[in-house]
Amino acid sequence: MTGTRERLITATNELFRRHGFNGTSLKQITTAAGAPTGSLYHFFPGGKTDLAEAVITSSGAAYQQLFELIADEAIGPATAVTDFFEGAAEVLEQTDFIDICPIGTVAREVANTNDVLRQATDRVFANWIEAGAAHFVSAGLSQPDANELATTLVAALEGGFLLARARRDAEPLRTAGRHIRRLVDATLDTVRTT
Amino acid sequence: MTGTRERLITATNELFRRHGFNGTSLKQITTAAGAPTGSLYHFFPGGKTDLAEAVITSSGAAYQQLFELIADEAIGPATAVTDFFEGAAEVLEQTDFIDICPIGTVAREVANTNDVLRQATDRVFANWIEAGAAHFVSAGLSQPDANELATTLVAALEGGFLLARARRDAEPLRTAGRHIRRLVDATLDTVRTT
DNA sequence: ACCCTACTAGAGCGATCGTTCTAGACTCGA
DNA sequence: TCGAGTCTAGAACGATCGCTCTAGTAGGGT
Repeated sequence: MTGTRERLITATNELFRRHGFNGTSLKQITTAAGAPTGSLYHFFPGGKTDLAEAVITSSGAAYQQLFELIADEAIGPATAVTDFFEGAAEVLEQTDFIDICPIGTVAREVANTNDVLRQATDRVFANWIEAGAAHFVSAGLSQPDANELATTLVAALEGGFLLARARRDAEPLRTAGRHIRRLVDATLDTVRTT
Repeated sequence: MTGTRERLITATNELFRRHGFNGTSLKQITTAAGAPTGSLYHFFPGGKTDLAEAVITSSGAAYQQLFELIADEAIGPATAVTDFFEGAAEVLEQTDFIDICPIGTVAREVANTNDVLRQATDRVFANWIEAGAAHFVSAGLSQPDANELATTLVAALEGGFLLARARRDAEPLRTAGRHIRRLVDATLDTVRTT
């Protein structure tokens, strides 16, 4: 039996994927985690916001780690992009199109109502972009170009999740991945010939 | 005084932009619209889902009309893309980063819990992609290429909204717009030289 | 004059929301 | 053995949720 704190975060993470922030109740969370309300408020005195912040931060770090793993195994940044989008598409199909990324859903729900969570989602996205940009820089891109490319990559990824889930078809995600790959290839070519 | 039905849809649209589907209550809606609960259930017998479906459909049609307007005024599909993203970025800045598109937010919230609304969001996205693809086809692209390009465009647009709102900075949206433009240009060049 | 339909108006339903609170169980150093 | 701190357990709170229901008003057709 893992710690109660971890169980609460894991359960909340999974519920957020299906129902989002406002669609998930603390009752659902405590039931799924097998933890009483008292424990929830013991580990997360700030209540639902506090717990959600922990979920966003830990989930963001986990995806970043996954991306680094895939990027390290790939031949170059271009194939890393394809691998990452392809992997996401497969997970989506295998899980009956349950949201892969709870952060994107929560981000749009709370951006205008809960500034603590808005900032938490912002930090996660900024970290992802920074991590992606670092790989592009080491492939020869300038820092500004790398940042912009990574920004569009994350945007296309999150937008791809949106379309794929609405359609219940992972194809939009693969399509976006292919286009981002073309964009990466084209930008790297520019550098090589200069 | 416009009709009650329209006022309900307008009020719900604006509330969805700020708080999403689950974050908006019927009490907020009836208060904002100045309409009693009885009227809401008169015009939308299916309740919240019924009303939300109308909001999604009408809002989706409105954005499509806006896109057609911009596309018609633009010189070609590439500038149309830039104009559209730039226009969205400006609106976002002027409205203190309130969500421009309630559909994207609702789509991720309900994709796994409310199939009626999931299908409504899917129809809207499909229409947008079809409309965008039509312009690319008349610029010379094949139908499959045009569909894929329009898919990535919508994905980058919705993902751009996500990043821009989280960061409270419209720059990610402009960046995504610039990259999509490059993608459109590159794809059109391929056609011209073949 | 009448009625019928369309719509307004909001009290009230049971259920559930996020949160607070008290009480008990377990661990471990003193 | 004791007390302090950590964590479990869940009853209970007021507020609010989506929705149902009854009653009343407005206006056009006959």
